[in-house]
Amino acid sequence: MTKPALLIDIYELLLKAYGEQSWWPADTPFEVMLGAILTQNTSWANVEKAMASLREVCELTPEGILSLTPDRLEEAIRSSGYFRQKSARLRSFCQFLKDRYGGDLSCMGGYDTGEMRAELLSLKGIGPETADSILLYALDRPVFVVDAYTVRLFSRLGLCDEKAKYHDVQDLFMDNLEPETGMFNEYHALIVTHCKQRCAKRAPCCEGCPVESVCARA
DNA sequence: GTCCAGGGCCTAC
DNA sequence: GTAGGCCATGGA
Repeated sequence: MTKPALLIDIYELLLKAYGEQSWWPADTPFEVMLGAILTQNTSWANVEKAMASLREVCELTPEGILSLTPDRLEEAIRSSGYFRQKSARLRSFCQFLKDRYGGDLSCMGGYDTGEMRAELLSLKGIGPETADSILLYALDRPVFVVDAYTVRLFSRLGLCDEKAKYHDVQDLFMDNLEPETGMFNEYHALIVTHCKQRCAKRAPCCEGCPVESVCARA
């Protein structure tokens, strides 16, 4: 079986098992971006609390975030953990949006994906996963998002090394799948859903797993 | 009490 | 270039 066919096979098995995930749970592209930073190494439940608390103290726009004092911002996002770092990251990110795009996200559609990715990566606190989450889930760019779950699952399936670098794993998908935003969106979400339910850190792939047939081939 | 969560930065070797 | 420490809250 070729890699493209195998990757599609896994996608379809996950889709059949878990159904459409329809990520990302947010009202606006900017809220997706906020969530992408707040969820760094943090459970989504804690992020939701922080978002709710943020919504109480300011408008969820770059200007709204920048209108808060650093202390107020830290307090609002405390539940998402690493609140001092994330407060600084959010402020510098919002300042970037304001300076570069005038705070108007609707004009970001005209910019080149690779160029925007490089800009995002140049910001402190925006690494490859956060940048790609923003590009895919907030800006609808066909960029595959890799996370710890992706490496966990695909290394167990024998498709990458468990110590593989971010871009090596990303290339596995980008080199073998058509660049379709909707499918990349679903695929990543399905991987997360699957791993949360069945792919615990300290457990091997188990019997009854939706991708068991692929495991057997690996 | 221990482990883990939808990472990324910095430092030391 | 890479392994290890650090950041921090909250639920299981």
